Amino acid sequence: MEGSSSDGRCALAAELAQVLHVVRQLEAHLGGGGVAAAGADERCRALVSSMRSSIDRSISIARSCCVEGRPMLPAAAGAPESPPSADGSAGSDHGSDSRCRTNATGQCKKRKTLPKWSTQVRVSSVQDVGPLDDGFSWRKYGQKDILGAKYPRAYFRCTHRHTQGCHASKQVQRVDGDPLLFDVVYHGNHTCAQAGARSAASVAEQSQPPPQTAQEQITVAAEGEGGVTHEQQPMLMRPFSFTATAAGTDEGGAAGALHQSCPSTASPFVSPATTSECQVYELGGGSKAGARNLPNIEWFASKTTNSSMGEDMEFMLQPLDPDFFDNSGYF
DNA sequence: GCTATTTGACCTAC
DNA sequence: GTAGGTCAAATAGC
Repeated sequence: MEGSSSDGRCALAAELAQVLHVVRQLEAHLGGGGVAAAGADERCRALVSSMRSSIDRSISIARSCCVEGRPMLPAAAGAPESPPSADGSAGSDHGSDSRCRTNATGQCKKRKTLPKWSTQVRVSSVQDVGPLDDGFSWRKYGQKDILGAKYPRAYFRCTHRHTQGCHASKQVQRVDGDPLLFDVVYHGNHTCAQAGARSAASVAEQSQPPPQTAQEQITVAAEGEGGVTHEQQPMLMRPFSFTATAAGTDEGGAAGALHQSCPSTASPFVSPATTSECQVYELGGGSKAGARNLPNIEWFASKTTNSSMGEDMEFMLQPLDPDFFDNSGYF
């Protein structure tokens, strides 16, 4: 968490803040609405150039925060589709493990140790827990009651698991205290055709790991002004399907407690199909993000602890304006 | 008939 | 031994 990566984080945050500053200047020039002043075009070009430089530096900094040299910002690095290979190689999540036992069909039944990252998704009403689509095709293969959890956990795998060998999977579980909030844990990268198609359109896909490192999680905790947790940062996630087994409609009253404020629907974080919804992504130390009095958004990533990779690493950007990400194309 | 979902059973990790 | 994750047969929907 703390330690050597903090300097990189600070530098990255500063760099991105600079980008934000430049973007705002650019917006001021472009959005003035008045007659374009002579030379404004050149100034804009200069600003764009500055932005590019800052972004490049940010990418470099982000890369320096990698685990085992893997970039934290896949988009900036071209969004490689290849998942981590340490213990979660694409399409062969268990193949090399000598301890792996296989079932009758030759599939290893060892519990997955694929890279994973989780998010939280908020829906605007309990009715919205209908087909939730994050852009990938998922097939539900199981549901399990979890000890101590009020709601069951649903298990999904990529529809193209068999046809294209895509081993991406995800778990969806309604948050106990908030029936409108779902924890979504992704395992493995998509290696199917969908991955390529979607990565080109948006690299902020939640079903592709923001970090390309194994055992990493990313958190996006959006906060409102005044430090009060105030979900307002929508992420790219359409409503996903989740069996309302334990999510009775009697939970609907919680909808009234929703205090979200979705920003522009033009944001890449908002699916066109769900502009009425607002999703909150946080995980792992999301509460830490909430403890900080940040104006807009905070990214937080840490390695999960489900592997032998013991040391934690966090990656944080703050403060950042969501609009920056809207336009940057990096997230 | 094909595909997706449900659900109990089985298996593995802890 | 227990809890979590996956399998696969049964079932439902198109």
